[in-house]
Amino acid sequence: MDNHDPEIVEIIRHVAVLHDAADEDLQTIAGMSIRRAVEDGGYFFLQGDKAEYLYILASGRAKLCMISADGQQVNLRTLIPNQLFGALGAIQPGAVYPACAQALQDSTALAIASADFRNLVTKRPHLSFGLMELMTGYIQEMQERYRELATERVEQRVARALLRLAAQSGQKIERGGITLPFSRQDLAEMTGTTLYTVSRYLSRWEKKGMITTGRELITLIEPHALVRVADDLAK
Amino acid sequence: MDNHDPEIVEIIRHVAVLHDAADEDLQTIAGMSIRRAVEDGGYFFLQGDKAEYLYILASGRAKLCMISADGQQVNLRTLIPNQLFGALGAIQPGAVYPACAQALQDSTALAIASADFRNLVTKRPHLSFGLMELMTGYIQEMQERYRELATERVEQRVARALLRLAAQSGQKIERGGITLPFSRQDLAEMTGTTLYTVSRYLSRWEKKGMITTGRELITLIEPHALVRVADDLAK
DNA sequence: CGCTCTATTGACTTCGTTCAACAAGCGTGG
DNA sequence: CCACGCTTGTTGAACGAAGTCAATAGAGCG
Repeated sequence: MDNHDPEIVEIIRHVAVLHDAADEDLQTIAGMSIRRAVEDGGYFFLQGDKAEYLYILASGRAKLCMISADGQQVNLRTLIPNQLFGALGAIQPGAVYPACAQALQDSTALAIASADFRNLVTKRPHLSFGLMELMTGYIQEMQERYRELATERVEQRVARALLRLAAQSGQKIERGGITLPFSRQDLAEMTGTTLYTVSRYLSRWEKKGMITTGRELITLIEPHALVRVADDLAK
Repeated sequence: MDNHDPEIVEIIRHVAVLHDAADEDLQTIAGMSIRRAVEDGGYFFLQGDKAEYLYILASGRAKLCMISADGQQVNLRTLIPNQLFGALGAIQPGAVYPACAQALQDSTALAIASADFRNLVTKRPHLSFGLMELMTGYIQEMQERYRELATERVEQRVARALLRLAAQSGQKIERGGITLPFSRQDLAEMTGTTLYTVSRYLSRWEKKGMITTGRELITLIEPHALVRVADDLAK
């Protein structure tokens, strides 16, 4: 508990869930955490593993995904540094992860034993408010995406996914657009379709000058045109 | 706070979220709650309303649903008595409901002011664990349904919806099957399809003897046959 | 009895998937 | 440095699942 690595404390301080935690608590959490590195394509945990740790992404990029019985991947969420994930076990002792967490680049995360964190929350109950905010936000996002999947056409969903990624992965809005490092396959997993269909729409949009594309790279040139597509106002 | 209506306390005692709340807390909550009746088809709240109350269904049946821009309904969850819903505002002051809650029969619920409940949770922090369990359970269900919607065909999803409703609405498994009070339209909203498609599959299953149907009524005769369909093992 | 709401079914259309062939980018090792 | 191979992306053609539209049939209620 006397591990007060200032860098770790700094990472933890920027986790949204802990925005109003006392400095003392941040130190405590830092003391409980272990650094874990996972290389590109590797997993922090797999669907079905016992949820013994919760994680905070420190560097790199990762995704939370589920794999269906027939092997198809569904992408639930893209993770960026300072986001907490895999917190389920901190709430329900003995739970298993309902999804897997895969690194999209070489990444590092802080791992905290679920049981330790649960004890801390018991002693410091105000921490649970941050957790509950995280969860309600996540619930709302999932509900919204569920509605989209149930009611919108693929074209709209892909446009929306690009806009959402642009907003959260928060790349600089340089002149020339917002660049996103995702493949056709990634987009397909996020929107519940196939890479072929994604490729067709991206090609069409590129011809119209709304975006430019490269290998595992999409640059939004006219985001407002995508908004029109997402809202089905396209002619 | 001295309203200790024993019937209300009894309802509150059976809310899963509060399973390990102290008797004293149950009494307090009972004292904060107001009974609200909503008739068939009416709303407890609408999507976008300020989330000033949370509810516990006392009698009847209701659904949580979202309405998309073009008017299509998406059914997120079917509510049965003793379930808590609309709790978002208890976590995030000033939030608006992301979905609406509509009665499917004449129903009553206990309404508790979000602010009052939030204060109570602050004073009695162990209550937050029940809330977090509720939320993690809900997140897992949403993730699972999202995966289904993204990867499975309509036939599988309808079969799964029937099995899920049978499991949770927990009708007695009498000889002769499990009877569910849902229309084709309800099923369609739950599975992200149209009433026509639902009707076609139900007809087909009825011809095979797997179910019987009536007006707003479906009886599962051979649930295991539906399991095979849901898992895509059907010939 | 007639009105309304729910359900059925056929015909047709559309969207999206699947399959296959091919092109282009990128890294590696000879 | 180039050739090779692997991965990613493109595009056409055919197919199939599900949506749409329309006509009709029952069920239940006042």
